Amino acid sequence: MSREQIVAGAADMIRRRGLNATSIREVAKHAGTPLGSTYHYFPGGKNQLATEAVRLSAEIVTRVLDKKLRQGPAEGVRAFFGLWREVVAGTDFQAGCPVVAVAVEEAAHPEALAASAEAFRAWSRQLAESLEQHGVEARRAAQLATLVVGAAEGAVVMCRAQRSIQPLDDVAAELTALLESVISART
Amino acid sequence: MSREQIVAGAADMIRRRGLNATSIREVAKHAGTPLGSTYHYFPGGKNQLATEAVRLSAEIVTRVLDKKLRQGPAEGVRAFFGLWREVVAGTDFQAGCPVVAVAVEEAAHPEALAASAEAFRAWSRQLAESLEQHGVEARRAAQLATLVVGAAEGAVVMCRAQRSIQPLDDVAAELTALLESVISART
DNA sequence: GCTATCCTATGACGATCGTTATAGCCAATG
DNA sequence: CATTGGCTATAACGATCGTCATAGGATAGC
Repeated sequence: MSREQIVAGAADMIRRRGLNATSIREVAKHAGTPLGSTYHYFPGGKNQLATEAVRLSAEIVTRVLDKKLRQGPAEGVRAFFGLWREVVAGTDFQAGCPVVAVAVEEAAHPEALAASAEAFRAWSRQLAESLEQHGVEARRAAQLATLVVGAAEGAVVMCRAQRSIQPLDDVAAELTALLESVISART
Repeated sequence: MSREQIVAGAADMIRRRGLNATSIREVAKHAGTPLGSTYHYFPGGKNQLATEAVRLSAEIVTRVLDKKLRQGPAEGVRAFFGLWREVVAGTDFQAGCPVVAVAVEEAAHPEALAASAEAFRAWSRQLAESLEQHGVEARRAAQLATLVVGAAEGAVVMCRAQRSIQPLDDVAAELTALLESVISART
């Protein structure tokens, strides 16, 4: 019970302030659990906590993608951008993607970084498979999927810096149009 | 003389480990200057140092863009991706973009964040203007420019996490093809 | 040669960090 | 009712952080 709250709280703090600025003390306080409990639940320390936070965040996105992609790649991409739009706009541009936050602060937390890589790979693979199922050649599908994930993540960062939702909307508009043309050409 | 070395060193450390993990002590040591000098040159403290580091990095990219865009938007985009490819691959996936690193770690350094926003805006504007000059309608040009910047930055993050240059190459391939088709359609 | 100005050198300050240890509570099991 | 085991509570450790203050050295202009 407490455990999940700690992980969820850590993920929220990481996506706002970054991994290094997220202290275990504050995570514990934010979750209403004592500091000692954190090391009881996560004997691996900060590395383990960050890793689980990344994995949790990645899974939430994965599940939404899995569900929406059944209605086709266009719907999946729409939902993907919708998710990030909600995060960025819903926090007054103060939160972004924890996966990115961990990936940008190297070295000291190798397992967390590996979890980030896995998250990117999972999302890309989901999108690519859906595109393939709709007639896009495998190589092209992989490229497009990477483009969608990368562009969305980059746009989220731009939105936060500029305190505007426009980069995300611009990117979403361009990519939905591009995917539409690619898919309609193959059907 | 020393001053520029401090800023350049700070930018290098920020793009590798992030802003919070970049301590002024280590920046000074890395630049071979005493800690006291840092506060002599940058009385604004870490905020000022980070701000100047972001601005310096942004200007380097801006200059390359300005030069290459004279040969057309396609050449500019090629150079933009080439720059990031060099950074990521040339550091064994340990360095990324300092502008992103600062943008992802909020709040505590507001001027540095503003400098990040300005960097994104400058790059986007340069690309958009070039596209407009080649017949792309203003609104569309702005969208495409944002897509290029966002996708490149996102791909850099993915490359670091996955320790592979492929995301950047995939995104570059898709976007150069897209821009080619957009431009050739308008000429 | 004197002085004023720029930079260095050194050390300290309070705060916070990740992590560990130890002692105690409290509920469930027998 | 006793005991065990999961969780709490509390405090401490060494380290590092951003920042500031103060004293010393060098170098330039007069």
